Amino acid sequence: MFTEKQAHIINSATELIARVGIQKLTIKNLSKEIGQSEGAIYRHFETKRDILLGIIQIFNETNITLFEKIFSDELTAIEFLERLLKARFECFAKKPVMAAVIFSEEIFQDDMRLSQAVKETMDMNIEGIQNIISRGQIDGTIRKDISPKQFAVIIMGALRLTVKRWHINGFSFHLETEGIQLWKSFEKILKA
Amino acid sequence: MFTEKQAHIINSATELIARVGIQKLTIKNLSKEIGQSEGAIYRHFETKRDILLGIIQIFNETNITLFEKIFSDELTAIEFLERLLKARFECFAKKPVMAAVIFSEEIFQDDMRLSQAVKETMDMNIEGIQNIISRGQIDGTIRKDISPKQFAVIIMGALRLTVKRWHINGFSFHLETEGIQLWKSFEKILKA
Amino acid sequence: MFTEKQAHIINSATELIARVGIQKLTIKNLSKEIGQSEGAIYRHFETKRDILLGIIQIFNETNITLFEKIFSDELTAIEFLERLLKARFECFAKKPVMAAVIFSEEIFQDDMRLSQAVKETMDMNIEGIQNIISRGQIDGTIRKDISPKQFAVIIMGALRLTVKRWHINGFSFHLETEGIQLWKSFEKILKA
Amino acid sequence: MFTEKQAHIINSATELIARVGIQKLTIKNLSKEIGQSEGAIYRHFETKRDILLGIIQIFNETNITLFEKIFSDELTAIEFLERLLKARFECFAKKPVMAAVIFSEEIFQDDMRLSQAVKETMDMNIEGIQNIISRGQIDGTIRKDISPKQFAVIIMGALRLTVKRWHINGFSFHLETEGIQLWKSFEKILKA
DNA sequence: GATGAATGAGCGTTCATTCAT
DNA sequence: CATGAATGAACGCTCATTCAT
Repeated sequence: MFTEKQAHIINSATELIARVGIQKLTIKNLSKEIGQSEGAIYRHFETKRDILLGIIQIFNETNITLFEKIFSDELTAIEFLERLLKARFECFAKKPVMAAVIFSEEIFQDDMRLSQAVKETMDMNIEGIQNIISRGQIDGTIRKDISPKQFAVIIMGALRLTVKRWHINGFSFHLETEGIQLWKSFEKILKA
Repeated sequence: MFTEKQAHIINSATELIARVGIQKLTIKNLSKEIGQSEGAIYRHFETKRDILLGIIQIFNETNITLFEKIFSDELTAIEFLERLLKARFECFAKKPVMAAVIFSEEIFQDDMRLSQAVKETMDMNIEGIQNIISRGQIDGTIRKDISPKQFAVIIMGALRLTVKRWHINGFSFHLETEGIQLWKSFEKILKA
Repeated sequence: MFTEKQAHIINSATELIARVGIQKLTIKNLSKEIGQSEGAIYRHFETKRDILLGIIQIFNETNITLFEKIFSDELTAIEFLERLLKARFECFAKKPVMAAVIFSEEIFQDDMRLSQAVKETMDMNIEGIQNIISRGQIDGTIRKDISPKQFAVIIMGALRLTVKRWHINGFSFHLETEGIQLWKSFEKILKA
Repeated sequence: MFTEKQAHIINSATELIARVGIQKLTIKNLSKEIGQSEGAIYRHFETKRDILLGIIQIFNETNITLFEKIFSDELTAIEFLERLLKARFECFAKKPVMAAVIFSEEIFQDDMRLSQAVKETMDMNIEGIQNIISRGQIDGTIRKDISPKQFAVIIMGALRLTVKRWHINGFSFHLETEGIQLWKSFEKILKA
């Protein structure tokens, strides 16, 4: 999908966002980060927007990969959800970069293509959780009085808010511990 | 707190953010919006940052007012939470402007004072919900196996994500209906 | 010549220049300094330029007054020059403000009226010294092989440079001591 | 030290100062002068201050070069001083630009780095003259009853004031002639 | 492929001045 | 007399993008 160089640029951009905020992600700063001229970047991406699009896309792919790596038919829905949540928290804990990036999405709001991409990522995530919930409701491990969609929004919402608070608080608490506790709560909430 | 003119500028800025995104909230655009020269704005605010700070502050005050208006000792915790959530959704539904603003917060990340203000708003909101939950757990109307803090994060997270999705989807679904359904789910989840 | 209020404004402006440099002598800052509105200043001066002109003029008058106060027919030229130089140094030492002002003159270069005023001040000063020298040459106390004009330029130049160096060095040496030494040199140079 | 383009910009800035005064040395005017966009300037200098610093630096270097070019062990102190003074006057006469620039120094007072640079230039000049005087006093060609430092301040002061008056009077007298006369006076004053 | 120079539009801000009240 | 609001022009600077080399 992306050439090696493109991937490198996207990575550098991601790190730049994490370090100095998306406001300071300029072509000039980016070119400094990758140690090449500004013009050089335009060899690999037509516009700055395409780089941002790349960030979202790679973030997306990481998510999907994560999903697939964890997925297994032998797991109950609850077990799967547990793994998924923990993996997500672990992922953010390891790459705090991503916390910064995911919450920079609002910048994209004045660009249709970018905001569409963000929307799709979010929809995909919710849908993923939704499907697992459905499975759990069918096999009787998850309570049935609340719709999969509702559960999905609630879980995603809590996940996002926790990561956001972690980010806003300067990564000052231990995200994975918080994640485990959050999951314990959900376990109690979800079980049939 | 704010002079009439200052309030007017803050309002115009808010509407501008809602209409064209925070990226295009420039002094020039703002001055066009209020039909005056750019310099005129600087008679009322020292810097653009102070205008943004004003937006957050007014948003904050609106929230607090809402909270106080709803509050009543005669309500059970569950009833109070229901009113609070519905009022919040209603508030966003009436002023979609606010949905745009609240999710523009990330822009503020490279400014300590602004990001601090955003953090405080969020903390305050969570704490408010937390207290109600506590009360409900004490009087036995809310289950006790999940901590107030956890509940608060879960509820706030779902609220935020719902509003955000509404915003991202171009206000294409009926927010208040969605809010009512969300509340029904929480009612089931919360009750002892 | 000036109303009380005008004099007050000119004084405040002078102090402002001394404290923060002529670059920061703005109507806004000046109005803060005198504790009145910006508009109020324009009651007393038509333009900012007129205030600057006022500064030069008052500086001028101070100089003339100084000259007259010292002047006496009973003094020899040498004695008079000694007093004059010492008085000048003492004046600057007491009001370092003036050192800042006199060397801000260059700012005025793009304004004919202002630069003309500065020029006249300087000419007047030189002429004053020139006349004393003449007297000294006539009564035989001052050597005659160097013209009064030359002497005047040399004395004024040394005076100015000494004050300037004092200013540039942050008033870090004792101006009056330096002045006394300078005079001792001139005494030797001048004497017939 | 400076690229060709940087030197060109500095030169243009210098000429602009000479022509319209330092107050009107704006990036816009400068860009017009060099026939390029404002942004283009920022490829070569990070800030306007750096351009000003460049002007001082080049002025400095010119001075040093002049000094070295003139310097010769075979000259007596008096001869050397004569050449130095005449060369300085000649230099200003040829490039009246410089007269404008050197007396624009006061503008720099609110910028530490700039005012420091100006101070160093001045100190260097005075020290240079001081050393020559010392030499002359040792070999007995210059009178010993006045310290080298005093002589240096007196000579520099007269030089500066003469150039300044020339500048203030709109270059209306012949600087080099005036310089020669000034030197004749100093010759008489200095000789042992 | 990569570079360095250039551009035009835009940004936040400041300033001297004006004027209705 | 004084104020507070307003203005228009200017300022230093940044940015995404282009293009000859």
